[in-house]
Parts: sequence; structure tokens; C-alpha cells
Amino acid sequence: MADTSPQRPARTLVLIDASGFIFRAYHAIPPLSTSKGVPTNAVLGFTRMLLKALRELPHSHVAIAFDKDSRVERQKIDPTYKANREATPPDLLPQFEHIRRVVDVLNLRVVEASGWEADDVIGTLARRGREAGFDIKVVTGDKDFVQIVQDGVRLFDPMNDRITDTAAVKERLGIEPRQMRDYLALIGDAVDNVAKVPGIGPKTATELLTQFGDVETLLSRLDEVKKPKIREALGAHRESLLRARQLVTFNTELPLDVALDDLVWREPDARRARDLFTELEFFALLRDLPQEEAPQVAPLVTTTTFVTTEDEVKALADAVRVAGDVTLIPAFEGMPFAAALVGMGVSLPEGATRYVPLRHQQLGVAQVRPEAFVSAMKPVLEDAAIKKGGHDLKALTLLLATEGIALRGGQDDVELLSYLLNPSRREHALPDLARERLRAELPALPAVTEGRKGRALADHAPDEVGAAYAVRADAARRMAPELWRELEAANLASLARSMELPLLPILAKMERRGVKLDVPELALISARVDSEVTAREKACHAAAGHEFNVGSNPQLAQVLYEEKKLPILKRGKTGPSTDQEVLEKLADEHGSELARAIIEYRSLSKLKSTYLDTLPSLVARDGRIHTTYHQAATATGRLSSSDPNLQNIPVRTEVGREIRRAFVAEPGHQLVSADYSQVELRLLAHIAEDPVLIDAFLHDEDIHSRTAAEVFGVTPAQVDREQRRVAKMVNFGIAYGLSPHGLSTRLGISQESARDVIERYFTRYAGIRRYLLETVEKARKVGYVETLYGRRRLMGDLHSKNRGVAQAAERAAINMPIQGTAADLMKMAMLAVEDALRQEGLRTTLLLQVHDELLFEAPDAEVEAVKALAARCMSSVAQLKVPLKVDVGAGRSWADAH
DNA sequence: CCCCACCCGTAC
DNA sequence: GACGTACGGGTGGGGT
Repeated sequence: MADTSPQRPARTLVLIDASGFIFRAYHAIPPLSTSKGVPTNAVLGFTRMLLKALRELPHSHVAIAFDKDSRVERQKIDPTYKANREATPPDLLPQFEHIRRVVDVLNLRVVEASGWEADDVIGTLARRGREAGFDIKVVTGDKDFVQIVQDGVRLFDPMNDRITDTAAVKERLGIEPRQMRDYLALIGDAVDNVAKVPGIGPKTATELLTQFGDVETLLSRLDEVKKPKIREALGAHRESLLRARQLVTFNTELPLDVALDDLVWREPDARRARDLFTELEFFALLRDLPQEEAPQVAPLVTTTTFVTTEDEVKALADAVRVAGDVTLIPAFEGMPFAAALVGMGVSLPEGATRYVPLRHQQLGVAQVRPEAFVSAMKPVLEDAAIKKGGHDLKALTLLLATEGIALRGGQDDVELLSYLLNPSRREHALPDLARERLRAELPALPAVTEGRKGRALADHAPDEVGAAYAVRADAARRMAPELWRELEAANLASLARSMELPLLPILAKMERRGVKLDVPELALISARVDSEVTAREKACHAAAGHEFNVGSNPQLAQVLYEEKKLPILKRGKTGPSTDQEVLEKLADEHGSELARAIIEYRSLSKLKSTYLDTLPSLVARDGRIHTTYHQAATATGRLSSSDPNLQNIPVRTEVGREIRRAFVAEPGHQLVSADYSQVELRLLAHIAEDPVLIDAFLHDEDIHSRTAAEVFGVTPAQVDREQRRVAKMVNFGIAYGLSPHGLSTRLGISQESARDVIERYFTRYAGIRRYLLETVEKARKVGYVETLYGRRRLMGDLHSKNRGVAQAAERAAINMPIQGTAADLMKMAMLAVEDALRQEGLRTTLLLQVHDELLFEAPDAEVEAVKALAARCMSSVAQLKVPLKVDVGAGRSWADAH
């Protein structure tokens, strides 16, 4: 009977067969690597197994055993032992080191014995542990270990959750555990080159062992073996059988240099584990780690020197010139294009970090006159040969531009560099990067609120804020080299150097220039829409029979579905949906006046609240709107725009176009618009090398008609409107990973016909199908997708167990190379355009980028030249298998330029 | 008064 | 869930 006395805590020794699991994990998990290209499949499988075993098995003591020159001893018995094992695969070799690191951070005690296998180490520890009264659990998937099973010694296979004890062995194999050695010797092991006795398989082996007990008895009583064939075989292979049994027998008497007390389990080193898992990109496993205790505060610098006199600023400028490298974090308030520079945190490769107070408001604080700062620093800041670092160099560029300084030499923008390494990441905030990359907590910046509670930044004394900014500069400077190493390793460095960093000052210039808004014109539209919205709201109330908040979806749902008893066609997370698709159906198919009225109300109030009411308030004193472009925001490499977002100004509806009429050129100027035609579809043709699609673009056909002709088996001239509409939808959806369901709801056709259309599309455009499949397959294998120019997006969710998540990731993987390459092309076009404008000495400026469109403001005299220049630059930015078509137009307003 | 999730809608 | 990438407004619930 088991000891049930409560006084004695269970002492369980867990023994882990590391070597066995490494190979199992390697073969069980498809090739996988980090974004840096480090192979990790075996490490991941091994780590998962390890964590699972520790999670599921009670353990007071733990040891992990590795092979060490493991063939030496057994090859003394048989030189061919394991001789036909294939060499370790090249992508497994480098993973051993990381496995050791995992074991190390988990604080597991490694036990190994030179010349012996992990099997023997575990056999020895199991025997000693059992003798000392431990309960033993052996974590392994190897059947050889059955031989050490006994009362109190069990096997656990974390890959299938199987526990093997004495009873299980008897049931599964029909033998006692101690007979396993004899059993294995009889049936042999081809993989390890352990000879078998020919003609004997598992069945016969079990029979023989049941009758005779072990190999010695069997051989001594050979004449009792009934079947002559078996008897002869045993007689003929007597020697090899005994040798085989020697080979498979664990040595449980190794002189291990470890005491059982040394194996006491210790908590993992959570912080180091976190770092290692982050490095290996085992993000799902991070959750399994114990949370970190209080964040460790590691001040990066001990001293911040305050630069408060003109001489000191001059000395600083000299130091920057000597170092050839400076990292700057500005303290400012307001929007960057029109902000006051309050101070500057500065870090140099050598020496203390500095803070230069410029516009602190407190009386009597020592600070530098802004003019003195500018005159001293301008030469070094404008010198492209002096490398600049920071976090969001575009903001710095804008701030310095306001001071009359044109920042050049920007290179180490850690936000931008971090983005290129992982564009899916939501934020690249400096404190987060410092925590991850430097294991340092940045001090909080002073609370700055414009409201009643906080004070403006300038109201804080320099010594309150200076160190915080200086430390940030120090942190940014220190993480830059490693970022570049990672970029080099991922082949992203040239993208950073030749595309993103040169684009940065161009974006700054666009933001600074802004686009003129005709506020009175907008006000006219607004007044008209205002009364329309009110009328529509009244119509909604009338249709409902009472007043309610038309803008409230819950209230609307109540009216539609509870009061009017209309059918619920779609549900969201929190209730029945009231989106446009649903309302259209309710209006058309159920004759709902209210639904129709809501649709009209919605479209107008959207325009009113988002654009008409908002845009005028964002007009700066110069009468222009200064958006902010985000270069480190999207997962595909596109830019985004905010405050306001000028990339979603309406264009499709009449009222929407009127809003574009309020975006105007200065007197004597025109807006010039140049946009890529069908750029994503053209890129799809090029990247997928689809002959049909390429042919269509080479002949500049109406691509939707051509697709309709292909899909419906008619000539392009025979295509009717409906067929073209279907084809157009397919063309748009194809790069988004469209589904029969999605297409059917969008087209209002059945899922079957949608499926049929898609199938016929892929039959005609076989290259596209192949490309889409290959893209997903490769993404699964390498863990990322990339554009023609090497921009990468990490794609972890492809392996999600949640099917929906995995499928969404597949669609994203399909889309990214297309959307991302289009973004790359546009960025290169912007560089080319800016260069050409300067070369030709034109005064035209680039104002806006809307993914596939560039908007310029050109003096009247330059309009035609700019139209030609833009078309030329944009279409010649890459030589593809299809031409890049560019449409250009010009006019007084954005609407007129189209 | 701020923050957030949610729904919805605008762009490409 | 249901076709990719964004930003942002309103509501309504929660918190300070």
C-alpha cells in the first residue's frame, strides 16, 4: 500500500529525456525560424514539452538528461551501433545551443555522463531516487524506457499525455517491464542498428517471454521452442541476440557526480526566460511564464549634464562634430509642425548625456537662448555626414524646421527601425523598446496636460524634466546598433537605408507644407448638409412613430426588431446588427421606411461629423491642414494619416466629392493629382507571373471585362454589365483572399454560384492560384511574408489552433505582398518625384499621398511639366512584366484634379 | 472628465 | 468568423 501518512510531503523526482525530445520535436514541427532566420522548430517543440511536463507533473526535484558522446560506450560492444543514423540535419545543429539556454533560464539541473546516453543517466537517477524513497516520473517518448518502469517509477509522454506504469505495460505489450530488454533484443531496432532475430516480431517475442521469462532461460531451453523456424533462428543468432540485449539495456550504475539534493526544483528565472523567449519569438509561451515581480529599474545613465550657457552649447556642438553621431529627443508641446521646442535631450557615444533647456517658463532658471542653440547647432544638425539618432525623427525634423534648421543625416530612428523588424506590432514606444532591448525602465515624463490639473511642459523646471529626456536619448542611442544588426540579418537594412530613411524628410516636408482648405466653401456645404441631416432625422422619427436617438445603434435595434418586429438578419457581438447591408435588405425586401431613412441619415451624418464639422477646426493659422503621416503604423508598409486622416476623404458619393472641392490650391496654383491605375492587380500579375493577367495589362484591356470574358467564356465584347460587375468584385477581392461567402454577400448571389465563379477564375488564372497557395505555404514555413523589395511581415497566427484566426492570417499573408509592394513602389516614386522636382528646379511641392495617388500643388506655369514629371517618375519606378499606368489631372481643387 | 469596446463607415 | 490595410465618430458602459 502507498504511504498515506499526511506528515510526509510527496517527494517526486521528474527525470527528463532531453535528447529524445529534441529529435522528436525537430521532426514533429515543420521548419520554423525567427524573423532573423534562426531555425527554432526543435527549440520550440522541446520548450513546449518541457513546460507542459512541469505544468502537469507534480515535482519537488527535477533533472534533465542529455546524451554526451553517447555512442562511445555502446560501440565498444558493437561498433555499428547507431552507425546508420543520418548526420544531424544542418538546421538542427544550431538549435542545441538555444535548447541549452532554455534549460538554463528555466533553472533546470542538467545531468550527463560522458560516453553514455540520456537513457543511462535517467536509469541511474531513477534507481537512486527510488532507493531514496522518491516517486519517479520519467518524461520521455522512447519505448526503451519501459525497462525501468516499476512500482513508483512511471513514464510520461507529454506529446500524447500517456502515462505508462506497470499495469499499462502488461496491458499494451503483454510483458513485465523488466522483460522489455529481452523483448527489444528479440525484435531489434533497425533505426539504432540493433540486430533483430529474423522471423521474430512483437507477437512471437511476447509469446516466448511469457513462456521462458528472459533471453538466458530461452537460450538454455531452446529445444522447448515449438516452431522449428524460430528455434533455428534463435540458435543461429545467439551471439547477436545477447549483444543486442546488452545494447538496449540501460546502465543504471553510472558514477554520476550529482547528489539527489542537488536536483531540488527551482523557480525559472522569469526575466531571463522572458528575454530568451522574446528573442526566439516564442510569444505564445511567454504567457506560461510567471509574471515578473516589480519591474527592475535600471537607470541607464547616472548623470545628466545641463547645458545652460552659450559656451556650453558651442562645446556641445563641437563634441557632436567630433563624435560624428548624436541622438536627440526633443521636449516640446503642441503639434510638431507648429510646436515650441522646450528643450533637447542629447546623447553622444562617449560621455554624459545632456539636456539643453530652451523654453522653460519658470523665472530665473538657467537656460540657453533658442537663437544661441540654433546658431551653434545648426551646422552640425544640417551636416548629413553627422549621423542622427532618435525616436520619431520626423517629429524632430519638423520641430527643428520651425527653428530654421533642416535636419540631415537621420539614420538611427529606433521607432522606424523597430517597425521594419516587425510591422505588425502596434506600438514602438521608446519605453517598451528600452524594456525589451536594454532591460531598462525609462523614468516617466512629467505629466503634461493642457487642462486644469497638469502644467504645460514649459512650466516644469529643467531639472524636473531634463534627465527624463536625456535618458531617453541615451536609451535610443544604445539600442540602435542591435536594431541594425537585426535589420542586416533580415535583409531589411537596405530597405531602411534606401527607402524609409530618405522618405522621412519628404513626409516631414509634406506635413509642414499642409494643404489649403477653403473654409467658407466647406461651410456652405456644411450648412446644406446640416439641414438635410435634421430632415432625415425627423423622417426617422416619423417612420419609427416616436423620437429616439437615431445615432444610437442599440436604440435603433430596439425600434427595428422589437417594435417593428423586423427579422434579425445579422448579429454582432452585443446584439442584432444595424449596418448598411442589413438596412438595405430591410428597406428593399421588407419595405421598411425606417431602414431607408436611416441609411440616408447615416451617410449624411457621417460626412458631417467626420469631415464637415472636423476639418475646419484642424485648419492651422496658415489656412492649411497639416496631417500627420505615420511611417511606422501599418502591417503592410503603407503609410497612414491622422489628425486628420486625409487618406479617407470621400470621393464616391456626390456630397463626398463636394468635400474634395474644398481642398484647393493657392491662388496662381493648381492641384495636380497622379494616381496609379490598378496598381495592385498589376502587381499581382507580375508577382504571380500569370500569363493571362499579364497579357491583359500588356494590351491595356478593360481588366474587369477581360476577367468576365475569361470567367464566363465569352468574348470581351459580349460581356454584359452584370458579368462585368461580378468580375470586378472578384478582381478586387482576389488579393484579399476572398471566399465564396464573402463574394456571395457582396454580389447578392448564392454561395454556390460564388464558389463557381471563383473556381472558374482560378482555372483561367492558374498562375494566381498557384501564387496564393505558395505564398501561404512559404509563410507557414518561414514565419513571414515579404514584398518584392524585401519588406517583411511576421505571420505568427498562421499556426494558431483557432481556425478562424489561422484563416484570417492566411488572408493577411496573401494580401501583404501585394499591398506592401504597392506601398514600396509608391514610396520609391515619392523619392523619385522629389528628386526630379529639385533637379528641374521646380517650385511645385508634394502635398499628399493617398496610397496610390500623389497630390501636388503647382504654380500655374508648372502644371503641365509636373503632370509629365509625375507620370514619368511613377511609371518608371520599376520595370515589371506589366506596364505601370499613371493617370494625371489638374485643377483648382482636389475634385477638379481628378 | 477620461478611457475603452463596440459598431459603423470612409478611403485605397 | 464570413475579403486585406488603415482612422475616426458616436454610443454606452465603466472608471477617475
